Amino acid sequence: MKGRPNIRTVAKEAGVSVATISRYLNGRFVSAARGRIAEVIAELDYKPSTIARNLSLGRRGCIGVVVDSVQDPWFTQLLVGLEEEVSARDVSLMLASTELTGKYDSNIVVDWIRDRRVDGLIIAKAQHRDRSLIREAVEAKLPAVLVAPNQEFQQVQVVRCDNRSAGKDVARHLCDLGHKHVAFAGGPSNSIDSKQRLSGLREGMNDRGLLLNSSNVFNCGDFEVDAGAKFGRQFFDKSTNATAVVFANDLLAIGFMRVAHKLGVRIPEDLSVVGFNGLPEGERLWVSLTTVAQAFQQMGTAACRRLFESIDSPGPVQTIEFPMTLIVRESTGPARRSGSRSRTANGRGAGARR
Amino acid sequence: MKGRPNIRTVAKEAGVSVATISRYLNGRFVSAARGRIAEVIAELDYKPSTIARNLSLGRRGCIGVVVDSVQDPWFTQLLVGLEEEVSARDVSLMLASTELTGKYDSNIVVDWIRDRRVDGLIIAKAQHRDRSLIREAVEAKLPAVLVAPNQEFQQVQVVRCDNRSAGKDVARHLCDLGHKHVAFAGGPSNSIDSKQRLSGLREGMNDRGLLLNSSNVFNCGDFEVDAGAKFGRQFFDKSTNATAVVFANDLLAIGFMRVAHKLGVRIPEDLSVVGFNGLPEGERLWVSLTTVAQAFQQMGTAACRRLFESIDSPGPVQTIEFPMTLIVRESTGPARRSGSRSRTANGRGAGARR
DNA sequence: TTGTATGCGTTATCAG
DNA sequence: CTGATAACGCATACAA
Repeated sequence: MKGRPNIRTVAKEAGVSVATISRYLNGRFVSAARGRIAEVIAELDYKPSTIARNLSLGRRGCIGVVVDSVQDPWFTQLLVGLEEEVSARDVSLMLASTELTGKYDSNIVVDWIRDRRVDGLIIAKAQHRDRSLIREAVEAKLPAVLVAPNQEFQQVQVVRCDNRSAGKDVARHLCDLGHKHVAFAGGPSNSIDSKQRLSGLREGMNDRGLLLNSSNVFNCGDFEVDAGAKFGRQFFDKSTNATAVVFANDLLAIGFMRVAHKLGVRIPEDLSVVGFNGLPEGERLWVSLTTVAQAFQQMGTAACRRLFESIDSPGPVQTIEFPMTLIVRESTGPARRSGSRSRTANGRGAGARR
Repeated sequence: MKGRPNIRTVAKEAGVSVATISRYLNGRFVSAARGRIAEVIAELDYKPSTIARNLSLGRRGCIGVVVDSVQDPWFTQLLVGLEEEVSARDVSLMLASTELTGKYDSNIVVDWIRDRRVDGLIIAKAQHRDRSLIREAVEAKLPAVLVAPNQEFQQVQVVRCDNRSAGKDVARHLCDLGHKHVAFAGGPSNSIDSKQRLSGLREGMNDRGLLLNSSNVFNCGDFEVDAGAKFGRQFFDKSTNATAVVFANDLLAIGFMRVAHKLGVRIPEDLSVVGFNGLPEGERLWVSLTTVAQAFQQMGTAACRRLFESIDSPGPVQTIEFPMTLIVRESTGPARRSGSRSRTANGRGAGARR
């Protein structure tokens, strides 16, 4: 009994050919010694070598996961779903951050595609700059699935969430609290997520006979904390009738709330704030953030499954959409009476030090 | 020109044997046609098949990464370092959370080891419950490196950071701000990180002729936000002379700060707070958190390198220690005058709603 | 130093 | 339905 048993050992022991064992393992029909084969496999504790299998099939047994930054908390959430699905199939992962060095660089991924170092690609939050990357994959006929892309892309599988309905949910929640004037602060101006969330919000308010005035619609430029803070400084500089601000994502909201806190604006007493995505971090804020959660884990597993399907048998592209879930926390409350925003309650203005 | 070139094509084209090409590729000396070989390889754009190489070598081309939870922000940071080192070597990753389901379960990893589904293991923040897992790896002679283990482990490579020096740095910082009475709140009572950080802190204060009274040393039980909050409620319930609290990690500090905020305790005016780890989230808090950062990326790359070394040639176990970096932000300030802690400044006690 | 031949563990092809 | 055998692409013991 030296070393691990291989397919040959099993064949010999079961009195059939290796081809039969192989067929048995791959689910194709084997009339005769079915039971006997199963027995032998169990007896020998035989585990097929995925690496040999992949060599034979011309596969890598490995899929590439592309994201702006591995540090993005959004991505971490997605990873949970990927992990589960991928390890169940004995497939491994290659990670690539396109912004590892500080500026965008997709060369690593392009190399993966050209050298076929991965069997497929999962691209998280693809945006405009990823176009060439995606084109490359399509041309190389390398299966790819986009998770929550920020743009419309053709010819690729997509897994995303239902932003419009989520926007409507937020509208309903705010209206129920008596808010009549709501502002929206988006991310990059061409972000699909941003647009859809806004459009859902608008629609939801319309349903209540309210209007989301376009003078109350802003763009922060990107999705980062700093942009939210910058927007906050501008926002509080001019007067507004808005009693609630909805942000296109949680990080923007967090940046904004920091500024509000410095300026002594109380949340939610003076102003309600809503984010999008459902990052765990939002729950840990001094005033926990009302947000709309994505079904991260489900999206992760769905993306994987879809990718594996495409690898096994190239099918038609399709888009899978998941519902989002409103999570009401502390940052939303009843609308203040119009025109009474206090800015002195807590105005110690600590100010950033460094 | 059909398909990709393989080692045979290259050999033929260069007029040598495949063995020579193989040797050339693996850095062994090849006197004769060195130049010619390089030429041909470039010409044909030949890339060796790592999968075939691994099959031949009996390797999987894949290392396992084990962590409590992929969602742990600490882990995300580490991942940056791993990503880089691993993709450079065309090695892929398998992720496993031991707490994916809510309760501890290391079976997936044990299966990896038994079936040799990975060439090596990187175990992040190993603790007592991971003992059997590690034993299993050692017995199977599967190379493993522990990153920032929370316990002492024998016979395994370790990459950690210099907690004691970091503790001393914190002490120096607080003493410079005039703090004479400092409290320490640890994580699990048997956590090495906790112990070492405390001991460094203590030592640093001794250097200034100050004492860290043991009545000011607490354990929160674990490293999570909730434990920090729970500790906070107890802490503010009884009187103390401490003007600063040092937490064994950032999450504890965050939980604590939320409670402080609810109770109207001003940070840093009434109380200074220090965390450990340097999570990005700490910078985004309403009062950004003074903390001591780990060299995540360096630890990640070091762990990988060490692991690959062990895979290539089993050497003696060794421990690599990285310095930590104090990051002074808003949560630390000059010590308040003794006995004057205010608890009403901001006491609107919003309270959690849901 | 270099070449030859064999092994690594599967899957696919093509007869039977 | 089944069995023998050639790929898959590389590494290495052995012989030259």
